[in-house]
Amino acid sequence: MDWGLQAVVIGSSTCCDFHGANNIDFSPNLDFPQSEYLSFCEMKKEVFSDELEELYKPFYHVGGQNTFMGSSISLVPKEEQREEQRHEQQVVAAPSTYVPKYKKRKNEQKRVVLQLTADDLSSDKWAWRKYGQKPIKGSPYPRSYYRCSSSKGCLARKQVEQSCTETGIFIVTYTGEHNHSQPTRRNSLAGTIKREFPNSKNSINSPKKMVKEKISSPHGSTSNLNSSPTNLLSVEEFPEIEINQENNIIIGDYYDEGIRKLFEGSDENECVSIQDMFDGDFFAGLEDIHDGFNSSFGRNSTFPHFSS
DNA sequence: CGTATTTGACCAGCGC
DNA sequence: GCGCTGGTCAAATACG
Repeated sequence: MDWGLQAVVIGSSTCCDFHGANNIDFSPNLDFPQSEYLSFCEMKKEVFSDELEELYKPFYHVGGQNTFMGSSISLVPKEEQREEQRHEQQVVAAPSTYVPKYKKRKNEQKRVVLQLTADDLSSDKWAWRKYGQKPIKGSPYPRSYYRCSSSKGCLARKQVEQSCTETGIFIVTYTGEHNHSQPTRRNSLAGTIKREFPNSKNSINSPKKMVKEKISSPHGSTSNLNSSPTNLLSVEEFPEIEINQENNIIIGDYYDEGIRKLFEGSDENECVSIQDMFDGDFFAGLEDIHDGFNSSFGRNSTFPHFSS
């Protein structure tokens, strides 16, 4: 209910563990209490068929483990579990001769599909570099292809296309994993920021002449830090930091790993407490980022928004 | 000069 | 094998 395209497509046969997207929490959009789900599962075991379970698969919560809302329910379909057991048995019995039953498709990898607004798009704090654009069959809008520009060997990819059914909505697909932490600053000021969809309809038939925006970003990329998730209170001096209504610190809206490490070093599973932040030098590290922001746009200014 | 986007060409997977 | 389609490459170009 109400998920729309915020569904998650699990392209691999194993659980989805898209690095960096692990912190995306879809639960606010899923009004389906865990206790009800547990009892539903119990009932389902007795009454429902495997076919119905297949129907429910798209609504399973995605995380680093096979969990639903923190529970430890296995969400791997029964047939896959049996297949995995057979696999394990075969590996144990004859580890050198085991051949996977099905050839894996080349692009059969973890994918996370999100339906975002232009504002949501601009809150993506990874640095992406556009490497292609293709018209897509059945859609009046082209699909843009981005790769992570922070690290040379990073396999993270992002596809962005405008929804043909809802104007102002973008369908974003993340594939691959970042092999590095989130960048805290961009490498270069060269080049200018461009809209992800300068004019989607025109871009298909546009002449070769490139028309670039006269808007520059302190990060020299299509991303910016103007994040304003709903239901969150901003820390005035540091817009990169949010505090939710339970007083939990949220750094950025999801891709927070890099900034977290500014303060605490290397433990990516540990959260930052408010006290730790004020006791430590966390804000000193962020000031570096914040100063660059202010020097470019003035202290009270905001980053430019993209518009569709 | 370094880094960005654009865009036609190329490649690979898939269905027939 | 062939054609369609989506994904990627790389040369050209833009910008600070």
